[in-house]
Amino acid sequence: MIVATWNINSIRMRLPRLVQWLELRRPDVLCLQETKVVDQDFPSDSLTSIGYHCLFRGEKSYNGVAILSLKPAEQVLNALPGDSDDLQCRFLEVHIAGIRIINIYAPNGQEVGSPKFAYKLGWYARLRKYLDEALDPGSDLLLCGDFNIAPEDRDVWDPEQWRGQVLFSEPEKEAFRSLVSWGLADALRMHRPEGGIYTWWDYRAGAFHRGWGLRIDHVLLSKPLAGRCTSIEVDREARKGEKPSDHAPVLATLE
DNA sequence: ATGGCTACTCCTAGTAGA
Repeated sequence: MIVATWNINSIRMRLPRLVQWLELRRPDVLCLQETKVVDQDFPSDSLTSIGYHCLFRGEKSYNGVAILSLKPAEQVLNALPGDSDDLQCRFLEVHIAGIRIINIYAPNGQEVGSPKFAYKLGWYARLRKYLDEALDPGSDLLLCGDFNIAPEDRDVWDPEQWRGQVLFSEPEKEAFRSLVSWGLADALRMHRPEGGIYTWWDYRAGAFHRGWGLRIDHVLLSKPLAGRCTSIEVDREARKGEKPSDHAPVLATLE
């Protein structure tokens, strides 16, 4: 079983590439972030016609999450508990093949110390609280998505330039560690300890071709699922060519 | 030395992303 995550940066702009990629890689489950489309305009027809079931929650212009799957998934939640007054679409939880899959698009945070940064940290605190109160680290749980956090030096092309900046500040890294310490494993690091593996590259300055990237998209697995994860990869090919997203997909294989 | 882009919108300028 292959479960993938990809920040697509507008599903409408990326639809031809998305369809092509799904036909090429054929993941069992794909968690998408930044769909940037309201539900009534979600391009379900193009995806169901190639065999994918779609669950989604979007809003105008910003955010938006979706889960595509070859077998139907059961939607559990479409918002992070505690976000009841929050219209930002950043969370989608489903049940499929006996696994609970949570797809997140974490806030960016804009700038350390800004109101959006405080919102980001509060959002992560609510996510950790939700895990504590509602979920069991001994169950089959996969938490993936765009975390907007690079956890360690080896996840950043130039740690000294990035240190203390948004995406790579200590409070953000602590928020990430707090999720892991609940009882999750960083699936990529189980198999790939080396530096230089990134999932996002700035559109500007030819960053992708210069290797100026960050690893901010992650797949976290509960212990029972970690034992079933045999491989994981970042598909850099999907970042190449015409009109790419600024993120590459991450694909995890579970036996 | 700096910055270099892309996508969105009550759409050609401002906001946001990361």
